[in-house]
Amino acid sequence: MRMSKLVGRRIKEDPKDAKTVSHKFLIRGGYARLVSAGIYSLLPTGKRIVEKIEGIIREEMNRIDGQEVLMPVVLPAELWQESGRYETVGSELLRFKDRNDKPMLLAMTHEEGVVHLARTELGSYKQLPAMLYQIQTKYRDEARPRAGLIRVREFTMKDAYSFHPDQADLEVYYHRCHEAYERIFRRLGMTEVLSIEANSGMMGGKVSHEFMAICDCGEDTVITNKDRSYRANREIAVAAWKFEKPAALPLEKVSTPGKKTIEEVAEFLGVQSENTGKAVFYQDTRTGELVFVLIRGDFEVNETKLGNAVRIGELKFADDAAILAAGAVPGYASPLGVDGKKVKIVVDRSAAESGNLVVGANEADFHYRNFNFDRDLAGVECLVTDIAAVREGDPCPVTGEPLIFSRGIEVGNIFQLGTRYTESMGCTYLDRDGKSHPMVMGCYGIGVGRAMASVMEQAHDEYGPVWPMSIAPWQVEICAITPDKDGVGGVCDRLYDELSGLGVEVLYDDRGEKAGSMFSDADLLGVPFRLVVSPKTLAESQVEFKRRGSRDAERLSLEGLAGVVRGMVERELSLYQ
RNA sequence: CGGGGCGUAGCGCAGUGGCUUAGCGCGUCUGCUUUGGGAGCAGAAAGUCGCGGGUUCGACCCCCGCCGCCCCGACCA
Repeated sequence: MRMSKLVGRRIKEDPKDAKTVSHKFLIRGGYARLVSAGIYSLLPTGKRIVEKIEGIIREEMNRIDGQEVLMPVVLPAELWQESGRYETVGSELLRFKDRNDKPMLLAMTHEEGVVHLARTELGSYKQLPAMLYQIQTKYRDEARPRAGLIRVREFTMKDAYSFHPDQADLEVYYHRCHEAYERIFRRLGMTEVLSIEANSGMMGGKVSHEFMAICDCGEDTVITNKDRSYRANREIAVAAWKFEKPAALPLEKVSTPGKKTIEEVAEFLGVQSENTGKAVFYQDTRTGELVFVLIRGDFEVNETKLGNAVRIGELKFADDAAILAAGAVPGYASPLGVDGKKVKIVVDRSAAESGNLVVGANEADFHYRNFNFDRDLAGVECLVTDIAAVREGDPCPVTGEPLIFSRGIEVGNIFQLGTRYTESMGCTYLDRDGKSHPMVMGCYGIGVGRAMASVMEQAHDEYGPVWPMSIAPWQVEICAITPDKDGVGGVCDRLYDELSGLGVEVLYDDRGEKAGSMFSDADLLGVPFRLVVSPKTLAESQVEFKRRGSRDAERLSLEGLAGVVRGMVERELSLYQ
């Protein structure tokens, strides 16, 4: 490619709307342009990278016996009505009607679409397992797109779906796919991607993993220990808390006028927050059922863990009216005197395994000192479990070291779906004995554009991205300094032709710009190898060779240069095989 | 969906109720000079001042409504 003809201008100044590194460089380098919030066009340079990413994904999907398909972006609503999701998914699903008033939608994921295929094309145990995948456009009407290509409304996704005769078969395949994902992210040149166990949900048996690219602009919190032998997302993270139970002192009612929050009460009574118990009320969003939670004052409730513990899909804070109706006083609520038969009581281990806590008295302006779970709640029906949110520095459940919080971008997700879709949509096969069973499904996604942005986040310097050879838009850039002097242009033209002829992807800056100008553009384009040809080096029959991201340059002889450079490109590429 | 910010040339910004024919820098185009980290000089093209309404003799500027974009939060198959 001759730079003089490359579409996608480089921009000297940071665009005002871009805050994250990848967003800035995507715009400044001419990789992508915003069309509407969260909707981008890819320019040639960006498109080349995306194609390489897709190529690597394709190779790895094929390696685990995937078969590529292409499903439509527009699906009839009836397909989603079959699975029930037409009703349950919110406004991020873009619904519309065609000319005949038939309800349609833009698919945000393709479980329904692929089951539509699988239930007609697959019918025998002999055909299983089978994996279908596609690399295709998804639309999700996100409430808040952000950070360039990190979170968008329209995007390209590799989504894969596997079909199995039973759970055991799925688990074997799931593991292969996990390995394939690790290979993919390594080959894309990501420096740090962690697979973390994600919320397994209330259905039990469901397993899923998120692949998190660690970087500061990540939207998610990844919780690990130092050597990363423990990895979890915030929703399911646990810690090896140790609690001490002192000798129980007698329960004592104390006046705490106007003191409602843990901080106020603790300060007023001269104790630490870990010597208090906090009462929190939740409600099942659907049924309105109340859940009373007691947790030690220095902890916060992890709503996902709580939801899993009580098998409620969606919880919200209970309003004061509901709390009063249950016989508790907001601000002074107490586990003492609450009827475990009327209200579900959940006690976090932190409160159950500590002692002599200050808790509410269920009476305005009064608290109790010296609450002890074993003694004071004896005989009350309640669930003792771990529903506490992990805090940075809490002891790791594996090693006991302090837990570390990092930020991560979710670049991939794999999920054991089970029969959620195959049962509702009638996707069955016949076994050896002619008996019909729903297929067991897994699904596996990677956001392609998000992956590109994530590589940028992880591999850049102050001047631009430093693309790994595996996905670089071009492998080599030639900068012709004063192309009309001393035969520079001719040498560059020849070199460009020779390298291209050898199959090397070359970007040739033939514009005759000032050197500084060319170098700045080159940095923004992040091509891994740079050849600088100038009268100075040509006088010694040499050119300058520089790796993007390295300070040092070396000289290479013009003699046989194209072959030498091709060899270097191939060596570099082999690092990503 | 809540909170905040911003909409003036391709990009980044300035601007005042009327001497503004709306400017500045970058970029673009022409010419000359230049060529190792975003050069210099001279000239040029380029704007429905987000949209609609109102106030006014007069609105890019003041008022009302709408739209769009960004950031924080909620949400996120």
